Amino acid sequence: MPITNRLLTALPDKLNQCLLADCEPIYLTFNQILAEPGERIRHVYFPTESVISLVTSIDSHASLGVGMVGDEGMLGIPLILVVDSSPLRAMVQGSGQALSMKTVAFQRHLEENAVLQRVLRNYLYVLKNQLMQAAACTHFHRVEMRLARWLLMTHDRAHSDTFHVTHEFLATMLGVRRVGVTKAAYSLQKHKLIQYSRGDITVINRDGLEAVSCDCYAADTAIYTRMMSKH
Amino acid sequence: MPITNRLLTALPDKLNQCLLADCEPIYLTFNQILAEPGERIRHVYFPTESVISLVTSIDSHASLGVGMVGDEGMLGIPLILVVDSSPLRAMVQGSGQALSMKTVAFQRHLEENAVLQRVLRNYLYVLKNQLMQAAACTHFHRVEMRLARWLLMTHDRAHSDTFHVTHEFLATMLGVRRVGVTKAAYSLQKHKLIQYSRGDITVINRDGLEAVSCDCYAADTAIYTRMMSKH
DNA sequence: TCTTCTATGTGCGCTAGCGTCCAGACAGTC
DNA sequence: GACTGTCTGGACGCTAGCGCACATAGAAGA
Repeated sequence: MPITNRLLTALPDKLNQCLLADCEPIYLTFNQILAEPGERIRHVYFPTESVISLVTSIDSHASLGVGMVGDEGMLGIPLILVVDSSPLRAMVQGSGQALSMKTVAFQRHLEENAVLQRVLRNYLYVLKNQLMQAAACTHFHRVEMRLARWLLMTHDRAHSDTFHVTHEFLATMLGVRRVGVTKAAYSLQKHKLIQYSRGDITVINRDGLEAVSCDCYAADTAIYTRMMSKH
Repeated sequence: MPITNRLLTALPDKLNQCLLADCEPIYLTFNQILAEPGERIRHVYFPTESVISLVTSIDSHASLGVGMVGDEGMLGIPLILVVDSSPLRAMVQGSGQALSMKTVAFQRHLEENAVLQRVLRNYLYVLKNQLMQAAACTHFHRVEMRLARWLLMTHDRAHSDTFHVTHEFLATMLGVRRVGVTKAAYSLQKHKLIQYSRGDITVINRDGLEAVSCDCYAADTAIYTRMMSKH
């Protein structure tokens, strides 16, 4: 399987190549910060095998994961709205390859290309929906369901049944204590849905995970496919 | 004070009048539903003295307020992304006047007018930020703070210190039990910040409310002014 | 006046998640 | 082979908010 980003490959060949010409491959490493709230956006990223988490922080300490970007999306969406500052923190949650492009180049492509605009506007709509879903899900659903959902989202983007995430990291994503994650993860492991050790998590029974997770996972993916698949 | 919508009046005079020509005044009544998730958007609304709540629902019963639109904004933002279906429910929370425009007309104006595009893209960015803020706020902050914040947001848009909202309504907005709202409101009233009776709420001490509310209120308004005030 | 409806207030037991602290267990390093 | 740091697990009491059921009280209509 070639290293690709689905957002890019969904574009017409010519446009795709045109964009690739301005992209540089880059290896993103775990915990790397790609954006901070209020910071100027200097590059956009198209993950190919890496995974990026979108984190909002509040009250200086508490933080909450509100989105995830893998090979199905891109980082730097505010540029579509002609705003060049990042509203949230973006941190690398799964090491791996990505393509990066300078903001200026990206803006140029965006201006010149109606198809690109259309696709990315749809993607922004999807992200906005994810935000709403995240708001409600985080409020109403128990940690175990939310953890399952989060693992599924990661699994989708990881290109592997095993990926590296510690309970501590999951805790900041879910906005709960580390101990809370440990309990939930323990429960999932007991039911043979996952297996983990020192940060290496393996999805054993994906269907089981989907059953345990809240409908938010299905809702999110449904909106993505609906919005992104028409041509 | 003339009946206006700040989003419109912020536009150049000529453009403003051009838009007004396609607008019709309409009176929105409490509890009226202006949009349902998945429904096609047939009109956009520019509230002048009315207030609209954006509500996301989940698990068929639970629902959560994730945004509010008054004379500082508009309803129908997905159209900016060239998506014509509403992602959430919009219900009238404060009766009053608004201007409405048919979707087709709005789309035409949008295509023809770069200034309008720019302003509304900024507004969308603000809304997106509100969503993130709402997600974190709802998760981390206690009901009383959240209630205070919500009252402040309403107060800003109500053009009056008194407005009509029942505890029941507030409960669905905040995603908690009615009893939870009653308790929080009771506490606010005891501290002489508000006064209420059978759905009529009066803000007595606004500064006090701001002190009690979480920083999310300040954060939201800060982003709005920053994004919407340049020119 | 009597009834009915809507809005608010109260009580009670329950649970998820919190804050905190400590314990074991594995991995890498010197 | 000892040391140190990282990761996971378990225990404790605490509290916000839940679900449910019931009580009052103003409004509104017959």
